[in-house]
Amino acid sequence: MDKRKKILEAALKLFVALGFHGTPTSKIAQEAGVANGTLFHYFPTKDDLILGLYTDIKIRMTAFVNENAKPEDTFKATMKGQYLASLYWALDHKTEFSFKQQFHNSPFHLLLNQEEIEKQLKPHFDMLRKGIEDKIIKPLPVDYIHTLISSHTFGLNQYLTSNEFSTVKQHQLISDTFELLWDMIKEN
Amino acid sequence: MDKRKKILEAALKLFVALGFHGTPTSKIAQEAGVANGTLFHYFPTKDDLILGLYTDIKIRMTAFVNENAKPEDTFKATMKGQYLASLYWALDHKTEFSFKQQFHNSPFHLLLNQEEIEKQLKPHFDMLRKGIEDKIIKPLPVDYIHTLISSHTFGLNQYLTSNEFSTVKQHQLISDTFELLWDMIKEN
Amino acid sequence: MDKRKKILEAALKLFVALGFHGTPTSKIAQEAGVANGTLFHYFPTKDDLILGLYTDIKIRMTAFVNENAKPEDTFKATMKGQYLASLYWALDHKTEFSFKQQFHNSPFHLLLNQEEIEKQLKPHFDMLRKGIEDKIIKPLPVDYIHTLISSHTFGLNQYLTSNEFSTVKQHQLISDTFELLWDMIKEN
Amino acid sequence: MDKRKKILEAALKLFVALGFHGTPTSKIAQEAGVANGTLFHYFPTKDDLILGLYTDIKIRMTAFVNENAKPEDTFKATMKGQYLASLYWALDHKTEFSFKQQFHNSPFHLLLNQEEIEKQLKPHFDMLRKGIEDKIIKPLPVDYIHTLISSHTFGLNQYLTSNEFSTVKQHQLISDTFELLWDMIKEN
DNA sequence: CATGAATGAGATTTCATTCAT
DNA sequence: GATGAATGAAATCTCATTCAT
Repeated sequence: MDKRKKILEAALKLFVALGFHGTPTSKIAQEAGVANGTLFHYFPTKDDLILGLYTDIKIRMTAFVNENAKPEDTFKATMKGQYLASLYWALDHKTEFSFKQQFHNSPFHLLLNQEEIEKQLKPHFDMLRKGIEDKIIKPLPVDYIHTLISSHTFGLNQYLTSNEFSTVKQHQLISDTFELLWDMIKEN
Repeated sequence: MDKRKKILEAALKLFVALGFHGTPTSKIAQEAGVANGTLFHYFPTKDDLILGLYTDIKIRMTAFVNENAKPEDTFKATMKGQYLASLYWALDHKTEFSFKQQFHNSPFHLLLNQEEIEKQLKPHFDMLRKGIEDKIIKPLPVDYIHTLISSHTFGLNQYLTSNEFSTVKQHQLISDTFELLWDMIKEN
Repeated sequence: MDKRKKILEAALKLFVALGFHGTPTSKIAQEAGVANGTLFHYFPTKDDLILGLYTDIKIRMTAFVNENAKPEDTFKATMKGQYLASLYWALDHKTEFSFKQQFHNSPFHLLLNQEEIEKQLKPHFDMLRKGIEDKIIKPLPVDYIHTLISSHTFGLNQYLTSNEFSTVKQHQLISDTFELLWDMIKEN
Repeated sequence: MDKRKKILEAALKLFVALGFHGTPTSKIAQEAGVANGTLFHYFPTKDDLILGLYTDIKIRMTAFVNENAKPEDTFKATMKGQYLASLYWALDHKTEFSFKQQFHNSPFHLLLNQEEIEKQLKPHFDMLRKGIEDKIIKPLPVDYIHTLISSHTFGLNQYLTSNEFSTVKQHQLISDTFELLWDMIKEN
């Protein structure tokens, strides 16, 4: 019914499987079950489609994390909540996660509005700064900490994806790994 | 003189700047200063070129690490030696590192021989297993540890690259970050 | 108007003049007055074009023969009717005939569906079988007779084409040659 | 050893399998086990190679027929001798025969020297003319008779090739078919 | 909104031929 | 004679995009 949605779904699937340049718009239209020209009605350009898909995914992920990671009593608990929410989302949306990864490692990420990115990261950075001020975590540059957390998250996700664990085992690993991460950044 | 080498150099430069699909073979040939057909004399296919470049880089990196990271007295020192060698290589070969990253995040990595990969990882895995047996690091699955180290390394490298630190500061950060990593995996 | 038709016409003309491999698709598109890509819109592959052209010609020829060669009172008359229809068609469609010849003498004929061919030949073979049963023609294998008739037809056509006879003379020769053929296969 | 010969053999095999334009000179060189450039040492041009191969085959075939078809007492016997020799050669040299066919049905045949062809056909035409003068065969144009015989021969050969008969059966069929041909052209 | 035929610039690859060794 | 790296024109095919219906 909703052709725009169908196009986004088809694009996601194919981009992840074949890469951005490896996926012709015609194939996306076909997979989506719409005419070639219809795609260009919704997304005037292939770049617009890629960017639109990224935005769409980003919005949905942020909504999920915001909904599931409420502020907790302690700094550690709050941070863990966010960590868990991110990873659970990633586990439930492997294709979307893969797409994000691919997007960031491509020249397309340059098309993103830099200000916009910083605005989105601000709450997270603020939280880290607070942790440092309160001497809970080590006094390292917040973007440095953020990078370490991100790649840590990415690594774990990759590990979970390339093995076939039970849900219980997965959640166990996620929880354990957070402790590893915490060991790394907590003030001794 | 060595046209094959010139082609590889041109390909590396352009692939990193424009992406695999964003770089036409004709441009590579031009940049390398050889005729269009010459490229296909050495690499029958664009895929072959991409794969050949990856292999070439991998070999040179491994050689560098092997040469610079000799076994040390303690487990930690040996591991740090490898860690430093990897990061120093990455810092000195940013384009190559970037290419590797792009390669792994693309559908092309599927073209790699799985056995070959495992064979290359074996010494590293063996070392980790030894550390676990000797109760020096935590008894976690070695592929898990390896994934965490890799993404950690990647994260640090990204951080170093996106900031413009002095060499001294860079080496300081690398050394400090190793300690963070060590905190994470060492047996308490 | 009908671009597909224009492409087929151009392809026929050029293939006969220059051979399959001697004719670039670009030249066909140009001769047809369509864009390069349009050709590939209708025929995804050059092979598809060659095959499509063959099929197109085959259909039109069969239609002509079926329309012009009605069953007659005697076996000989019926057979002559078909013989004449085939040859008249060939004389009126020299380029098409030439193309068919070229096609059969090329590796492309292997792309034809064998079953399809047999299905098309069946009525003809049935007729020959009937003639044998009724002791009108010699009791030879029908595919053998068919091959002889075909090459005979081909030979005559070649002779008519390489000389410049008047229409009257041509029809005379065709008629006479049928008698030669008939002498060859009729039961004595 | 004899590289020229090896090239001709490889060319024959590949041209028949893939067509003239479908066979790259590099593939011929490879199949012949010589370097790419060597081919062009012996045949300055691909066309020269094709023509050279044709000439080579033609010479060998003519030699065979001349050796095996001696003049006999009667016209019919002489003619039959030639007919048999031609067909036996074709059966023993299917690839060569196929090549000749392909050559004649290609634009390359235009490269042949017309005079040369006529000179080669003259003895045959003379024989036919003699047969007509002596009222042994029908008073038809000799090139017409020749065309009919040629395509008849071609048809039979095709039939023999597409079926798998025993040698005895093959020779039987060849002999029988000559009688059919003779019925066709003999003066009643 | 939706379609899909049409476009043409451009991408990858092929290949006959040359020539320094 | 023999080699095979090198060439570059040309061939097939792709694909984002447009537009009349």
